[in-house]
Amino acid sequence: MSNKNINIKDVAVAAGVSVTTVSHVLNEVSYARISPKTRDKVRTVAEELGYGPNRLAQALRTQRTGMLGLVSEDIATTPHAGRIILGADEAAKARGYNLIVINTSGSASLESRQADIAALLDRRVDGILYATMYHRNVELPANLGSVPSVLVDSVATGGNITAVIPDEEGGARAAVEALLAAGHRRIGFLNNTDDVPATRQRLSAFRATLNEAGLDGDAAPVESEPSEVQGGYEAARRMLSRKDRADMPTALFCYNDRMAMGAYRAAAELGLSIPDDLSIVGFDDQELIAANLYPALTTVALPHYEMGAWAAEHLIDAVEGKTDLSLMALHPTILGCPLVVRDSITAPRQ
Amino acid sequence: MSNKNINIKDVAVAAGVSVTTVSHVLNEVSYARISPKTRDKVRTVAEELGYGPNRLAQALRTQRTGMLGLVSEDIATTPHAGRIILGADEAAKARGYNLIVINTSGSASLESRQADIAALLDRRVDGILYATMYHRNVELPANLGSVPSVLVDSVATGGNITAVIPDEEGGARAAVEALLAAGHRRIGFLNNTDDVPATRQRLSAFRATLNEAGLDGDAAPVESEPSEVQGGYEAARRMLSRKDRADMPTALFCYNDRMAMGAYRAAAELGLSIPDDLSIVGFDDQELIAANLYPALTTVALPHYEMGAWAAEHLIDAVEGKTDLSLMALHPTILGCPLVVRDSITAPRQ
DNA sequence: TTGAAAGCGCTAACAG
DNA sequence: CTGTTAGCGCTTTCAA
Repeated sequence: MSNKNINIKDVAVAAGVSVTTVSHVLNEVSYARISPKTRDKVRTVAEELGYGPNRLAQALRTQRTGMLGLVSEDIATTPHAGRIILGADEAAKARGYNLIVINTSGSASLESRQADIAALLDRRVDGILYATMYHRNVELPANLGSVPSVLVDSVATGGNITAVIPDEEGGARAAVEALLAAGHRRIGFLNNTDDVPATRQRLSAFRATLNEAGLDGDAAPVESEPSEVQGGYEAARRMLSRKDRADMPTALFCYNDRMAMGAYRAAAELGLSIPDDLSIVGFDDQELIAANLYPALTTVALPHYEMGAWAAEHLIDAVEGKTDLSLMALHPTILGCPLVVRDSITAPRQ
Repeated sequence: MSNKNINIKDVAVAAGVSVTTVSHVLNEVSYARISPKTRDKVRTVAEELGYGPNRLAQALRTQRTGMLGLVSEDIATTPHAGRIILGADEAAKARGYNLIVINTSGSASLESRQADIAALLDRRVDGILYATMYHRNVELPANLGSVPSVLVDSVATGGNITAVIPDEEGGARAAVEALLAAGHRRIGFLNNTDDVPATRQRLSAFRATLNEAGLDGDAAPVESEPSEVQGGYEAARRMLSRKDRADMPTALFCYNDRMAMGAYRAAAELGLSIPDDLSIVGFDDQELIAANLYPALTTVALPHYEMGAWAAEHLIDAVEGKTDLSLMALHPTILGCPLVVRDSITAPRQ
């Protein structure tokens, strides 16, 4: 157990050596030539005393804190932020780093976000992770650039900072392909109305995937509403009511799980049973919804954990000079969105 | 904008004074007698150069890092952890502190949790917040005691550490009272099967509140299942099927929102309309569920944000010698669980 | 009203 | 193979 009150000098005295020797053996300095007995002695004594180096002093001396700053948007709203933090924390911990987490609001002023960064800089973090809660373009505080940084789940408007984002198109493609594979030919898309990359990319992947399957993707029905439960409900009502039964969609691809939840309600009201009368696939894999709807929702998972881990890993590489982030900054890194199969897709009725 | 590369000496030189003077004016040292012109000069120069003190060096010297460790269980599972972090972060930020966040698993070994604490201690955090994801008794790593600490959402098995927890009884009482106020007399409780304080306390408050209203609380129907959607569904099925209509409950108090979600499904299957045929009240206020069920769920909110803020606030007070935590350790501090009114309660049918 | 200098705990050049 | 020492950037005692 680490004991705050004892320092390297105490260890040196107790082991009957100099602090240099202690430092050398504990840090396993390559060029240090120290006898095995001395090594053992030092290690034993350090262990006995419960010595742990004062990371502050270490940092002051080496100009390396082993701390990463993580500024995260809207930490309290969804578990998404938690997944990013978890991924980053585990990757960081594995390499001896820790995270200073600061919350910011997606709608916070540039100055307040700048102040957050400044606080991190004053603490001499080795690098900064900047995480947003959904994939979009962000305007970054100028002081972010003064230390290695990587963006999680967004790309910078300037575009010259390393970023890791989800593969929206691949995810949408996987969702639609799952529907096609089940035999569906009339597939509708319940899209979001926000002007964010996901809206555009999921839509274009939706159409493209249908086209590639020999269907008319451009004619496929799309209804757009705000990406909440209520929006999903309304979009689904419109889509499922406007046509006569013959060309009504037999399957729905929903922009996210919340909209899918709304679609479930619309289907219930219209007497449509899921998945027998209507197959549904969502996006996001929000456990609370996806796993708990009845029937459980097949959906596409966003790689929040993976993005957090990727970002921490590469940030640390950069800090340690093992990677050049500016090279990676040219194009965002894209991480896959796997399909999570549950029970909301089946073959269409004949 | 804070500029890492310039230090107090640079400011001193640029202002034509000594570092002592700079330190004195920037820290507003009370006993320092410095002429207004010098003060202004120093401040202006510091501002111009974008000087911000190196917090590491400051910490090394003052033995105060201005950092709090937050070890949080299962950060990625629910937004609960996020709310605690947010509360703690905002309270901390307001007083110039920052948070080092470390994730731990509720099921992690004592040693691994001890290692997490040790990492925090090596970083010389001024205090530690230990947050669990639901209210229970935890066995704490022994090294936690070596620095001021407070427990969030749990009490220690030893029981001698300051803790802040939700008012389970008050929350349950508020829920049942809302049902009573709407005119219900036959109220059932869908309880959790886990042996945690919430299970016991919500149950006893349920019974007590009914008794105080002149009903027979001890005879009131209770069904217990694991506190997930499926459990809620099964408990509700049992409760709503076993009796003849005349003494079937007209209202259900659910252990949490997830169980309430299951109860919604059971009600739908049984042809019971909410709230007309059956009023429901939940617990937790998990936005994603509560606000999105149809009809929206009236529920009781857990004060995660408030507990996080309270904990940070009092921890900082202790660190700064403004409070004696050991006094507060005698009894946990209990924070209210307010009722969040939505649309799932109405008067019973005549 | 201001400044010199010690020292927080550590690492790393350099000396032996 | 091991030890001496300077110095990371800051606060604070003491002296002027």
